[in-house]
This record gives sequence, C-alpha cells and structure tokens, in this order.
Amino acid sequence: MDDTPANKKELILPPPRRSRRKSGGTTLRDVAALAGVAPITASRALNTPNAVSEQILLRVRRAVEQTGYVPNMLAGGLASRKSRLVAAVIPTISGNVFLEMVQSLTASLAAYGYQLMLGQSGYEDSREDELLETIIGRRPDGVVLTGIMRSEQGRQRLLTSGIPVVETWDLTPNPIDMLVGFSHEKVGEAVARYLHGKGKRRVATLSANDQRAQRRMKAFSDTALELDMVAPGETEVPGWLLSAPTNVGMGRAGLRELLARHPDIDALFCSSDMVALGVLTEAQAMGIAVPGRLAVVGLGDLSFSRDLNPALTTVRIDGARIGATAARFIVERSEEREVRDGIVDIGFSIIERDSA
Amino acid sequence: MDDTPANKKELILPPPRRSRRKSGGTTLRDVAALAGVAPITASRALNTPNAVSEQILLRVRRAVEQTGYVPNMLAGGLASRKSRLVAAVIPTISGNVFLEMVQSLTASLAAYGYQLMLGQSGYEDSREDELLETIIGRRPDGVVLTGIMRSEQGRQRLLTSGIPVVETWDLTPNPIDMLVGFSHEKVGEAVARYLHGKGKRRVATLSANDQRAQRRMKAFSDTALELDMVAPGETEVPGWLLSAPTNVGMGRAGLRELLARHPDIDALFCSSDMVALGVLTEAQAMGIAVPGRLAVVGLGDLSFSRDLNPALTTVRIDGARIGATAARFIVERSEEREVRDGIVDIGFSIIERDSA
DNA sequence: ATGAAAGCGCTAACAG
DNA sequence: CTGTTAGCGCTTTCAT
Repeated sequence: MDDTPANKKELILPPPRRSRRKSGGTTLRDVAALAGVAPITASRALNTPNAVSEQILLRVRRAVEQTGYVPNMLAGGLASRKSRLVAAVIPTISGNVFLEMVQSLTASLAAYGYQLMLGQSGYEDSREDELLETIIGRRPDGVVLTGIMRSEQGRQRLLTSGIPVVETWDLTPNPIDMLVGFSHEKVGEAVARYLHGKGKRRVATLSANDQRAQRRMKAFSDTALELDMVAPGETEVPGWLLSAPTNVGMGRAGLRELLARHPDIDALFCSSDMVALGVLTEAQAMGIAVPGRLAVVGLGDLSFSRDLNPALTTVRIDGARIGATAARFIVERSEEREVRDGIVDIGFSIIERDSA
Repeated sequence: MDDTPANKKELILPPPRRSRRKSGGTTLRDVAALAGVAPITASRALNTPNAVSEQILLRVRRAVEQTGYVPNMLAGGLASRKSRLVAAVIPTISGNVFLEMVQSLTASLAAYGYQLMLGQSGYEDSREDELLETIIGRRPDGVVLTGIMRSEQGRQRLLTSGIPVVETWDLTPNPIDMLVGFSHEKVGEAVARYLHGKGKRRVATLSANDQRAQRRMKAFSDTALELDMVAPGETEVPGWLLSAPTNVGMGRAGLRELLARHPDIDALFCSSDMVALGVLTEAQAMGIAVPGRLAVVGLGDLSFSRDLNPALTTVRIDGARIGATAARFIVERSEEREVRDGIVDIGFSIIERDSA
C-alpha cells in the first residue's frame, strides 16, 4: 500500500551487473582454481616449471588435462610483449625460388616455438608497404623480408616499430637491421666466368624484369663484355626480358625470340630454373642440342633441376640456410641472448651439371 | 624534533607506484588525447568511421598520422575476440600441389583484412596434432586443414575450441565443420575411363604413398580391372609406390622400375605432375615415345605442365578456388553473416593435352 | 616458492 | 554521437 512513486525511487537497486559475455573457454583462472592455487602460480607451472614445487606442478598439470586448457597466446602476448609470431614477406610463393626458404623458416621457427605469418607482396613495392602496416599491427617478434626494403617509408615504419628485421636474398651496405643474403652481382660475374671457362663466346640472357634478376644480368653482361663473349663488333650481350613472375612457357617463348634475333648464341643464363626448364623444353622441341650447341644455366637449384635431361647446371642459393639463419637471428634477438650484428653473406655456388 | 619512531610509523605513505614498463609505442590513448577525445571514440573513428562525426574523424586521423600510430591487434583481438588470423595446415609446401591454394588463401584473406598463419605438418599425423595446440592457442578466426582430420583427438580439440574449420582436398560424410574438396575415388575412376576411351589396355600407376593418392589409385585400378585394362590373366593393375613427398627423380626411377617389370604397359597414371615430369623426362631419355608408346597422366596441373613437351595431360584441381572458397567461408562465419552449411564439392577436370 | 595487485592496449556494454 | 566503466586472459612487479 505504501507503493508510492517516491518510495520506489528510494529503492537501492543492486549495482547493474554488466558482465561481458564471460565467453566459453577455459582460462588459466579455471585451471588455477581447480588446482587450488593462484593464477600466477598456474602460469609459472606452465611457463617456468622449475620455479614451482613438484607438488603444485603435478596438480596444475592434472587440472590442465582435465579441463583441456589451451593458453591464450593473444593474452599472453599482450601481457608479456612477446607474440612468438614472425612475419615473412615474400614476393610470391608460386615462383618456387623462395619455397625452400619458407619451408625452412616455418620448420625452424616451429622448433623454437614460434609461428610464421605469411604475406605475399607481389613484385610491386606498393603492396609491400601496405602489408607492413598490418604486420606491425600484430606486434610480431620479427619480420623476414625477401630482398632489401627499398621504400624509405617502409624502412622508417620498421625502424620505429622496434621489431627485429631480417632482410634476405640480397646484400646492402646499410640494412635496416639484420641481413642474410648474397651478392647478385657476384652471381652474374661468376656465371659469366664459368661459361667463359667452358669456352663459350656468344652468351645471352633470359631474365625476369625484377630488380634482383636484372642486377645479376647486368653483372653477367658486364663481365661477358670484358671477356669478349659477344659477336665481333657487338657492344652488348643479347638479352630478353620476361615480366615477373616468370614461368616455363615464358622460357620457351623467350628462347625462340632470342634465337630469332641471335641465331649464333652458344650459352644462355636464365634468371630461374623454371625459365631454364622452358628453355630446355623448347630446345628439345626445336632440335637444338644442349649443351652441345647451346649451354644453359639456371638459378635456384629447384627440386627438379638435378633430374632433368640434361641435368640443369644452376646457381644454388641455400634457401634452407637463409631460412634457418633468419629464424635463429630473430629468436636470439627476441630472447635477448647475444645481440650479434647479424649480417651474413651466405654466398652461392654454381652446381655444374650437364646443361653447361 | 618530533622525529620519534612512532611518528614515523604513522606516516601515510603514498601508495607505492609500481607502474609497468609503460613501454615505448604509441597507443590509442595517446592518439585520443592528441585528438581531444575519449579512447573509445578514437577506436570508433578507426573501426567504424560512420559512427563518428566528420569533425572528430578528421581530428583522429590527423592524430594518427602525427603519431604514426599502428593499432595493436593482439590487444584488439583479446578484447573483441576476433583475431583476424586464419591458420592453415599443409603437409608440405614444397610438393607444389598445394601452392595454388596457399597463394589464393593468403590473397583472399588479405582482401578481407585477415592474415594467414602457415603450419606444415609433414605427412605424419603426429605433427598435425602437435601443431593444432599451438594453433588453437592463437585463437584464430578459422583453421584450414589440408585433407580431412583423421585423428579423433584432433577432431575433438578443434570441435571444443569452437573455431570454424574448413577441411579441404577431400570429401567425407562427416566433416568437422565446413568442407571444400573433391572425390579422390572419382578422380581415379575418371582417369581410368579416360584412358580406356583413348584405347589404352595395359595401364599402370606410379603413386606417392600418402592416403589420398592411394585412394585415387585404388579407384583407378578397380575401374581399370572392370574395364579389362590389364594383361590377360592378370588380376591387378601394375603399380609402383613412392614415399611422400615425391619428386621428379622418383618419377624417373619409378618409370624404370615399372618398365623393367611390365614392359608392355601403355598408359601411366602418376600421383602428381612432378612425378609425371620425371616420367616424361625418363621416357625421353630412354627413347620411349609419349604418348605413342606410353600415355602419361599427372595430377595437379602445375604451372609448368601445359608447357612441357609433350604438354602434360593432367587432372586439374582448382586450388585457387579451394583457397578462395575456404577464405570466404571462414570470413562469413566469423562475421556471422549467413551461416551456410559450407560443404562444397568443387570437383576436378581432366585437362586433355598431348601426353595422353 | 607463492601470492596480490596492477596493468598490457583495446573494445563491449551501457548510459547520456 | 560521445563517454564511462569494466573487463578480455595473461604476466610483471612487488611483497611475503
């Protein structure tokens, strides 16, 4: 009967519970409760087992099994500032040249307890910059770049982010941070000298139009010119450019183009083994003897190269070593053991097989 | 002078400041302060621009530029329970068969604003289970599996995690969740019928020893037997098994083995285009005419297959479509638009080229 | 060896 | 349209 508005207003309501969806998953809290310890103790039992008594360790482990608890690394990463994530930026995975590195990178990182995030940039720098932002947003413990970062904006972003960076597949006097690569100029020069040593005197190039490939070809041509490996009177090495990413068909077409213009070439340096496979295929179709009439050199030492007929002579880049080294550099840096300078020239080797 | 111990004890000390390392990076807080708004408003300006006034939008954007702020997706993910990360489990990337899918998966996901985490399981199920735990720990918005998950423990883990799952490259009556695949049995049968139509009557198989490849070969053999595509009196189709991951060299060796035992075979179904490349190479080396004396069919329609000589007849699986579809399924599910059933048989097609 | 408190940087929920 | 508050699930810091 005293049900007046005034009274109603006086009612002290319980504080409105505005809990968040309290979700579903088991959390460390649940595990800790089950084990009868504080959350932090459960955390220690999982992350630094020796910092905890045998007894508690057992109890926590049992609780984990009973609940099927899986630690939330997003939360852990946020709190500890270690994501255990490493991002890799690859132009494209389908060219096959970087496969070995990616493979080894995932495997090595996994061994250290890290995961790989894969980003493909294409061969245009614009995508790379864009990718960078989303990558940095994840706060990875490291970034592996294919090639050196040429965009100044990109360098700056990376630098200010403070994330360890490994540039690969190239050399530069001023890397952003760490570097695991080799000299494309030296590759070009070495292949020219190799072919010169084989007695070749009319060399040519068949190359993708990307930065690194073109630098190899430039060095190759310069050396070849020095060594007089062109037709008398010529002032440059015959070449044909393919737009990246290249494929076998382009290699076939390229050989035809080249031969139509320069029927007398006796050796061909291709920018990748895929292109070289095309050349080998077309040569066979055209009845051109390899290496008899035309020597062929590729790059990449892809999985099939040794098994072609003729077996392909190629420049081997140890992609697995690049990946493993990059992974190690990042993990070491991230775990603050020795902060070595992390600059390595892993070199390359010419694998002499039948095609040259 | 009243400096007695008693007094000292009475002193009310300021609460001990035990701030955490206050880190380095710019946070949303800084941006908000600079723009003169509350953090949540800055958050809205970035995530739901239309929920904010033009004026504030501009101010926030300016503040972002000035500070070089990059949102921390770990924090965002933790709070919103959306990581915008998708994990993929691939047996191995180096076989080339899954490249197209991975490529398309990263690209499609990137277009939706998601990132791909890559895990390689090898061809043993044990690694897969192990991988699963670290994957679930990242709380991805989706998991893409290559093949169907056969381990019951794995299924259970995935199921209880509540993470959307897409199984691929296979069909099963009871998928964990979503499915984008095709029937390996139908592939085997179709290839047998195709070769039968070409008049082949002495077929053989050259296959990797993995589950899916062997199921294709079984169906191929069964159909071939039905159609009398074996030598009179024979009760099974000649075959040679290669241990995964396969490569071109194994294809070459395999052909030699097969021919040594069964010199009269007239057609060969290979478990992948890489193996088929080996067969083509060896056939050429041995002087065996393809398709004249021996027809060859591969699987995968790899980038080089159309450009071989002879061009390789193969079973095409649209990896790009698998990747794009899986990406779409996960994103749709994750953003809770239509929760379609997400079971698709994308089929396959036999690409008739010169080798068969 | 264990625990309490205080965040990591962000967003959902609920007001105004 | 804007703000306040209360976490997300974990780990760091400090104390016992």
